[in-house]
Amino acid sequence: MSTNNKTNRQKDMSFIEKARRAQIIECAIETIVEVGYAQASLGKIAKRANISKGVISYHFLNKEELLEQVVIEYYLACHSFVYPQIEVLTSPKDMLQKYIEAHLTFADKNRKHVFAVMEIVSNGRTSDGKLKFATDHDENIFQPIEDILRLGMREGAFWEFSAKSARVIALTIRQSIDGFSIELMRNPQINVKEYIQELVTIFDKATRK
Amino acid sequence: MSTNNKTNRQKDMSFIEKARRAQIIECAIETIVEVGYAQASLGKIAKRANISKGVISYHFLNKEELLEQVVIEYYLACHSFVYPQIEVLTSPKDMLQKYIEAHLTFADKNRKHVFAVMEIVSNGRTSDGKLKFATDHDENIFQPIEDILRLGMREGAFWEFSAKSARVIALTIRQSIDGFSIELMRNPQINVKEYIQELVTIFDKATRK
Amino acid sequence: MSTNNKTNRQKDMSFIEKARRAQIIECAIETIVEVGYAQASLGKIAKRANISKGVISYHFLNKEELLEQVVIEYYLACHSFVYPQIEVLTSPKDMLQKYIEAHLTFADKNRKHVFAVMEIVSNGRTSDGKLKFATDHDENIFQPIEDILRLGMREGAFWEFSAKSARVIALTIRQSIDGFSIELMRNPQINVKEYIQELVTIFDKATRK
Amino acid sequence: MSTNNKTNRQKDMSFIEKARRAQIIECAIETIVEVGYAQASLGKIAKRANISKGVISYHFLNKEELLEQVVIEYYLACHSFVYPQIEVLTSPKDMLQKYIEAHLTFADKNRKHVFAVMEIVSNGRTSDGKLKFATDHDENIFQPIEDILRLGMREGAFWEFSAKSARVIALTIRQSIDGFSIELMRNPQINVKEYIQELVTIFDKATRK
DNA sequence: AATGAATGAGCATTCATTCAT
DNA sequence: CATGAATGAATGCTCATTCAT
Repeated sequence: MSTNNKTNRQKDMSFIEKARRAQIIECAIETIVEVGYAQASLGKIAKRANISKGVISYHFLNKEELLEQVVIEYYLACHSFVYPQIEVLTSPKDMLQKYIEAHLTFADKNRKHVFAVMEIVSNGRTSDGKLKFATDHDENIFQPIEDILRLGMREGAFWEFSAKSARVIALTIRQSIDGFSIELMRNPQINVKEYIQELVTIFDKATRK
Repeated sequence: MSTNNKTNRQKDMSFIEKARRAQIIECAIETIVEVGYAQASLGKIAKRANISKGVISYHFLNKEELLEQVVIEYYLACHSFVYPQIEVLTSPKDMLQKYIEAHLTFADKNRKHVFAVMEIVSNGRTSDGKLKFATDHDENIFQPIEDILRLGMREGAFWEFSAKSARVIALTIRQSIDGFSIELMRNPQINVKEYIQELVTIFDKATRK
Repeated sequence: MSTNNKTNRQKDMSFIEKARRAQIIECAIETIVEVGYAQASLGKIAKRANISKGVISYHFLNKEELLEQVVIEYYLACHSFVYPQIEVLTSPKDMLQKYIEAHLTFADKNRKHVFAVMEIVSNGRTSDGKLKFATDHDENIFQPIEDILRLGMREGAFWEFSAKSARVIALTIRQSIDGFSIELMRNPQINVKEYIQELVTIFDKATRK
Repeated sequence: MSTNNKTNRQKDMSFIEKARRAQIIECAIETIVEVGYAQASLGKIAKRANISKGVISYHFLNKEELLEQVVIEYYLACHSFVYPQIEVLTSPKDMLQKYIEAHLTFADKNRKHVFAVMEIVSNGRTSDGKLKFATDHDENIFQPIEDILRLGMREGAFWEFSAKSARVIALTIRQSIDGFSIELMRNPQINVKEYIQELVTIFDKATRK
């Protein structure tokens, strides 16, 4: 199992190994934020970390693995932050509200990391040109919102939209969350609390009976 | 003034010149869609156009100008398509609905071009690392929606949201329009008409009294 | 047909293109002879040619193609030199003698090229580690000698060796020809005429009734 | 003297030291056979031995010494195997026959080692580009055959070839022995006994009165 | 108006070697 | 004894750009 694999692998890593990888990942994130995905070379990442390029190759199989690690770390951290807050809730309305609030809070607290992940996810392609993270995204990102929407519909908490409606609403919510991260980069002094409140209101109105 | 400059320049162009530029722009779009912004080199664009790399340099100052041209062409075409449809309307509600509908229709009819522009806008950076199209975007893209929202608020067509609310709503609408283009690439067989209807409904609910 | 392809390709090449390729191939040969296969980098080849590394990439798809071209050029030149001399003969004994003599003469006149080809053929591997030119060698190199041997056997010109004997004799002759090129590099002042005579004698004795 | 040096050095080695060196040498051989001289890096050798790269550097001065050791070990083992078999003979004819037979038998029983040595000997160069093992080869390899040939000539066992003939015959015999190893790699299911017989016959015919 | 040719910087990656622990 | 960590040079290759023709 891949999760298990991962755990074992990390267990097997020495403290120094983990620290170096963390440092490199951190510098990769900062480099991507600063110069953008296309210009973020291993050389620039190494320079930022004050290490030689070879060190990155020593700790990561290749550039791909490094960037994947940035993405994976985000998925895990984001999931760990968001889902405990949702699972304790019972009302779909509250769950949707918390979903938005938690994701925006996470994006706010991890601005660079989240922005870097979006750069990687939207630019990372396989050698045949296809977007690498497209399917993962689909399954792991949209599904949970749709689940909440469907639950709410069954319980009569939302207006009676169709399955297709649910999908579009889910997409729109996700886009507004990702869009928030972008807006945060362009406009760092945003009042986050207010933004959250606005977004919650918008989707409360959009879904309520 | 830049607009004037532009016009003069285009006037001065021969028919062949314009045709070549159009062909190159077309191929640039297709290349970006196919391999992504980071991998879209002048070499690949030239190969797709069956011309030598030098031709591109001959017709465009540099890569930057070519990509800018892709974006500018989009802005002009999109504006020409959307605004005549809005300007004939008087009700803010109708205007908002038409704004969404027209943009989605345009994105559907110009899938590749719109997707390419998004790639360029979200990746294009100046040599100091800053996003090149960030401010243009702000002024040309968000303002019109905010105008509609403000108008509707003054006329009592929408609930009484604040200026900040208006901004968030505008952002969310734009994000949902851009997100539609991305979704269209991932999932080309989407029922566009339905999608438009869903989105119109969402933002009608989100803004109505 | 590959030969035809080749011809067409070369026909399509401009004079300059052909000259550059020839120059690069020449420098590749000299570099390989001077520093050996493993140390013959594109950088060193470019430096010897007083051109930038990029020029090589411009004229050849990659290093592999360049080295293959060195080999192919040799095969064609060697074949053109050797076979006309053999085809006019009717006696298998004479043919074998001429085979040896012509190959050694060619190797003598094209010392560097032949040595370089041997370096490439004996070191060139595919990404899975297998020798790249092994099979070509088999078919194009050993077959002709075996043909002569078989013909001679049928005509009673040689002693009645078996098919397996023929193969070992063919191998041994080839090895002595390739070995001559290596010896020529180690010991450039060899008296080639004498060497040829000795080798002809050895294999005349080894095959005669 | 280097031999003495060597002996002292090996005497000083602990059991573990010797075992480690043997293991590393073994893995170096296998790596060279599998991927070729140019691609046989210390990293790959270490991976095959399940040790860290540093271990190799610890036990060997550098890559050069490791490869030299592979060659030296072969020289010693080959010599120990071949010469006792020859020294007991008195007839030059028998000695030549045994020389061929013993070398081919050794090459058969130590396929990988012998092939690796040939890769090293034909590729190993000093920093100034000259073949490292060229002279060693000359002295240790060709001399013994020439000795047998000269002896046989003095005794009237062979036809009366000149000194130069003797050298070419010696070269040809060595080339056929080395060539056998290469053929063995390309074609591992060769009938070795038969091959030996064929080669013995060839050079018996080539040298007899 | 177009092209082929060349450049030189930059890219990801591999490598032999060194060294502190 | 052995290792993990790091280095810095070198490798093959791609790229945007320039320029003579």
